[in-house]
Amino acid sequence: MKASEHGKNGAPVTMRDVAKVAGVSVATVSHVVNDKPGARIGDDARRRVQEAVVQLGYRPNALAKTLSRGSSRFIGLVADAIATTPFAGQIIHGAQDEAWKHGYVLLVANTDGNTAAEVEAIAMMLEHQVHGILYSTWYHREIVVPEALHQTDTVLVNCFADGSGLPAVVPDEEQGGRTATEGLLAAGHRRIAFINTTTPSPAQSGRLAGYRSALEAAGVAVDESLVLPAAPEQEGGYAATASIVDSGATAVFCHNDRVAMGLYDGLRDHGLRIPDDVAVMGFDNQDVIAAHLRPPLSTVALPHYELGAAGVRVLLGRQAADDARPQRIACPPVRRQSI
Amino acid sequence: MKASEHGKNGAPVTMRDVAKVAGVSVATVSHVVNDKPGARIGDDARRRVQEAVVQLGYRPNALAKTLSRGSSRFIGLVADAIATTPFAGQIIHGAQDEAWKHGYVLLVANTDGNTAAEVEAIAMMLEHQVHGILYSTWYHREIVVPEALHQTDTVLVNCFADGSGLPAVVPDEEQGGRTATEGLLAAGHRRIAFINTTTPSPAQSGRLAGYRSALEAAGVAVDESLVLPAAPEQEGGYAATASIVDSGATAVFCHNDRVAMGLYDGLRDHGLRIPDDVAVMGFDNQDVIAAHLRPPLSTVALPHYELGAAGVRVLLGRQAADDARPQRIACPPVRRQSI
DNA sequence: CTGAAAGCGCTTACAG
DNA sequence: CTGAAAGCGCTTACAG
Repeated sequence: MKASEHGKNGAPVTMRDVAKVAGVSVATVSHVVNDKPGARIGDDARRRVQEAVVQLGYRPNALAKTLSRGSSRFIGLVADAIATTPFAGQIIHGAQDEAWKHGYVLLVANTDGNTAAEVEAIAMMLEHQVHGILYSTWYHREIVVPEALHQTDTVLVNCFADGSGLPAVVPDEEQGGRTATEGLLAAGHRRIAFINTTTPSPAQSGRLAGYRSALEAAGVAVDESLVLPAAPEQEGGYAATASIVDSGATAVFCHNDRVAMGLYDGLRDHGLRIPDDVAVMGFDNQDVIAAHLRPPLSTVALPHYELGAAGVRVLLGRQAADDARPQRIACPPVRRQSI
Repeated sequence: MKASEHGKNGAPVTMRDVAKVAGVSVATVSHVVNDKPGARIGDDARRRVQEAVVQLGYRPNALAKTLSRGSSRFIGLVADAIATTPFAGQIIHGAQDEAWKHGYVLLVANTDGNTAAEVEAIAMMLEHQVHGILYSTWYHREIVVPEALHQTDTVLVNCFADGSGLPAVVPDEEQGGRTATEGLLAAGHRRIAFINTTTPSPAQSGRLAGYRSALEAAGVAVDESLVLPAAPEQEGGYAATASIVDSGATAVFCHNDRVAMGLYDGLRDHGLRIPDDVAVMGFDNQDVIAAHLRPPLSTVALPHYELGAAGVRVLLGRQAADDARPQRIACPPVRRQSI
């Protein structure tokens, strides 16, 4: 192994090797390899270079290229938790696809929310001359910007810092809450409960605002007794069951899919069927859960892939960004059988 | 923003700037910055350099360093699916932590299992002079090695290719199956069913072998009618319920946590309680599910973090590896309340 | 103890 | 159309 890429001396083949074989200068090799628009190269020389390239298995050294050109092709992505959820993975995925599209490569660093690791990660990226940094969190929240981030271009992904002047890309919680509620409304429900999280967050306030605005737009009076607090997990949803049953709601919008999963369980204990007795709507579209509940759960998707992709777009200046307020990415509905 | 790192002219501060301010040569700066053991530098010069470094906010250019030193500090990680599951995220996490520990940095590429993307990803990494590549899959399986991988050192993570000569690190499915079964045995069960996946794979054969060996070691005769096939998802577990009930098993080892989740559902439909009527053991330790089922699920963890970490260890030669057979990483038991 | 110089693999004006 | 040369920011023998 480790063959073909290396000359007979064992050293990797360089532009100079190609030049020698093709009988031209390295400048000429550089021109044809990069297909420079300005430079006119004779057909003959061009062909000889191309042949030498394949013959030697030449592969340009991206690092040397960066050094001489002065601008790198790296984009750094620092995340607070890539292991905990599948969510961060999708942010990485979206960021990478978009980065590649523009000839950039992703340098990834996980910090576990640890400040020391964060400082080290950013320093590492700066030393590698990243074009800029995407700073992302696994759940939507406000953050305080690490000092070091001000030393390069950075965009916040799935988080924001008002007044920091840093562009941010976040999910549109309010539109998501509205979409979820509208799905229930469209199915004919009027008495719709909302199991909201007890944790203060953009998700908590945004989804609630969306829930309210959808009801109002439909001419349904908001009954505050229908919004119930619960821990944002299965346990919370399960515990909320009795209140839901008492409320007489015919449909429930759950703060997230995990809560919905707990509610499914509780509803079944009460002998209630989904969606016949009670319709259920989730949020997040966490595949392992939502797609496999019985019945499969209708929900609203958190646009993680898009967040990552949009993040690199604004970083590269391909997408306008208002530094004053976060850019909101839509949370699309995902229809399944729980309604 | 983007301040402090740049000289008055706007250009980033280089070693030369530091040398000028400290009144020494760049060679001297290089020596003190890297704390070279060989070089003896006068206390005075050393101090002046250190002061200039902080004063100017000098940060070494890692790319230039790589170029002149000839060896890079990059490790490439190409994964077939980092978005689909939280699993790949943990592989990345483990690989990154271990890489950092040795002064290396991770270059990540997702290929979606797409061959073209794979070829491109590998080329990209080679052009960036990676020290080596970790090639990983999101579920344990045998692969055919992409041709390009032979151009650098590579280790297979969560997959293997017999006869390829490439070192591989995989989960120990058999030990995992044995551990799961032993957990049930230890709780006093003798009639233990095993819902195995219908998909041929190392997991299918390995976990089954582990199940058998644990029973044999405990002196329990293996009853083939107790091993039931099912799709490796909630739906499969749910569908297997009737057979489980008919079998008279007092405990069930499920191929994975998702199957266990489906079985929970089915068991409840039959009015059976967990663990009082039937004990359930999962596999994977997929947190969103296992930790939040009612009751929480006892399971066996797939060691993704360790796979990633071990992968870089063998890549860096820090850990012995037998090129002929994959290195197996233990799947530890995770005790919860379903037994 | 410290510096001048060559070199890492490329790019880019500038000549011819 | 093509090449010689300087330069990107560092490291590393080699002198002194």
